[in-house]
Amino acid sequence: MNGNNHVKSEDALREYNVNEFVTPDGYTSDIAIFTITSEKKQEYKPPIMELKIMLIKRALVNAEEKPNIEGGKWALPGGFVSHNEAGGYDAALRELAEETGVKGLHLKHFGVYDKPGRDPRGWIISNAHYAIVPERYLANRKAADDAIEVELFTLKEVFSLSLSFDHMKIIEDAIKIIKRDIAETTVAKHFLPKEFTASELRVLLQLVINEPVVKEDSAFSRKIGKLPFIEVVKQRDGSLKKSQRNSKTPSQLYKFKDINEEEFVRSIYSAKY
Amino acid sequence: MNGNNHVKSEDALREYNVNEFVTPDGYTSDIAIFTITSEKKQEYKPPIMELKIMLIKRALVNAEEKPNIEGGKWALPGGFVSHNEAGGYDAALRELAEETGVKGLHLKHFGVYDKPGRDPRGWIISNAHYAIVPERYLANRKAADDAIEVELFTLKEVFSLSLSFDHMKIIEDAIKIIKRDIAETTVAKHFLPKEFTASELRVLLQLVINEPVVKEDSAFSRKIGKLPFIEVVKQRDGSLKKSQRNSKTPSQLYKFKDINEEEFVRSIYSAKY
DNA sequence: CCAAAAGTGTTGAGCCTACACCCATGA
DNA sequence: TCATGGGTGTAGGCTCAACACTTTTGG
Repeated sequence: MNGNNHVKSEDALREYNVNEFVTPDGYTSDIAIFTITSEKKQEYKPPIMELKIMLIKRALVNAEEKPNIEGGKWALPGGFVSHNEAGGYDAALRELAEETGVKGLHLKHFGVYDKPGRDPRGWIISNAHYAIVPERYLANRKAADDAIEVELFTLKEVFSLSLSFDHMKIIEDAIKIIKRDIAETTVAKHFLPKEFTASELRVLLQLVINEPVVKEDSAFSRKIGKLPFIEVVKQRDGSLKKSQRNSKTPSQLYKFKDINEEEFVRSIYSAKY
Repeated sequence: MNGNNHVKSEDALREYNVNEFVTPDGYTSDIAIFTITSEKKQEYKPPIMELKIMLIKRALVNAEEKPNIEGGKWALPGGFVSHNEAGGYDAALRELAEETGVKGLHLKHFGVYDKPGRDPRGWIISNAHYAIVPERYLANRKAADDAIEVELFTLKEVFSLSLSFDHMKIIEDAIKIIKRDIAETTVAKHFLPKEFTASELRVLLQLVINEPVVKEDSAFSRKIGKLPFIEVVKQRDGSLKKSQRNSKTPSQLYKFKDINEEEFVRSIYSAKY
């Protein structure tokens, strides 16, 4: 399976022979890029939002004019981890920056796909990530070398496509995880502008989480200001900052507090039911 | 970096050459095995519990009598994913069964460690998992081929050891994750017998989560029965099943309901604060 | 002044905390 | 009967759901 002989010599251990164990044939990072398209139907109306995922169409031939693996199918953006990168997350960051032209976007690793046979080229291991990218950054997207087309699909649309490799399974998992994360963590903030109105957050949550987890009532606007991870935005002079972008009535702007998500533990045993 | 030529031929794509990209030198699965030692000081007293992690001491020489990499240091149990396994999780399951002699234990993947340089032998990728193993299964533990010693360490002790590779970092991450999981999911059940008393669960939670997340009061025994994922244990005839193992007064036994953890979403937006 | 979104007032229900107290049992 | 862990009774407080209602504003 392997003819590799690359050994870093270290003190007495230089006898080690890498031949002794099996090695993968490749190591890649794939990214499920989510965005929410936000369409303003009219002035003074909350926007119509839709959750979409960005896919690329794999080229029919590669750079050397040879037939490309899984060419012509839609796939998650991604690629091989190159040797000068500090691992799969780094590679995913680079891919994400290449696809969107923007750095510093939200990216999270959520799984490893390593079943032999998932890629016809050999035993290729994929690190799966999801990214949240505000719609405006996808405007200036550009196709990478081996991609010929880029497109946003609704979740419904994506399930009717024929995807490359095991990307359908990866996307299914990504959707589950992003839904859970939006409900249970504050990642929703990456879909929203820094300062947002109660209705914007409410529409987003109802879009992603169907359940009656979010009260549709006016109760939400009353509760949002009391949530421990959200605060009202004030102006310099201390007065409340409001916006009229969704209604004639000025509505309060909120923002997510700068908290350490890691330390924000909500025990199921002390929760109130 | 690579001399590999293993290509699965597939329809028109047989021209593909694996040489074109960089491959890892190895793919391993490591497991942080947690257990809670439960010492009964006296009859009719709740046990004294302590959270521990199982480590192995790497042999000084390997099977071929050559000096072993990182020999003599404590390390997480684990090993290379072999070619007939369906990926890293499978390999971890095998390792866990080998270390404990028991199958079907709780095992969860929580991260990938793939920074070049983390292993002196080359670019070796590790899938990190944590396992929860009831203490009794660690009694009949046996050292694997390349291990000479097995020992349980308290979390305090482990931080004063010199560990192999980046295992200290992996363990730190594992501890964070298992603490969060115990607070936010029902994995605590894997530390407990199927039927447990309120005090057993309370001691466990207080052991792992220091915060005042769990009220020390008698309030806990009142609340536990109302938690949506726990139910009281009844006897055949419908009467409540009680135990006297921790006190002279018979105390109620509880068990975790069989729920789908995945679908048990607790939105931070609808939570009560 | 109308329409529409934002937000307030109010009431009753349910859960939580705290504290005091009772219960069951082996020694 | 005592010591001890387990469990109950109750009052006050807080949050929440629900419903009706008011406010703000551009057109």
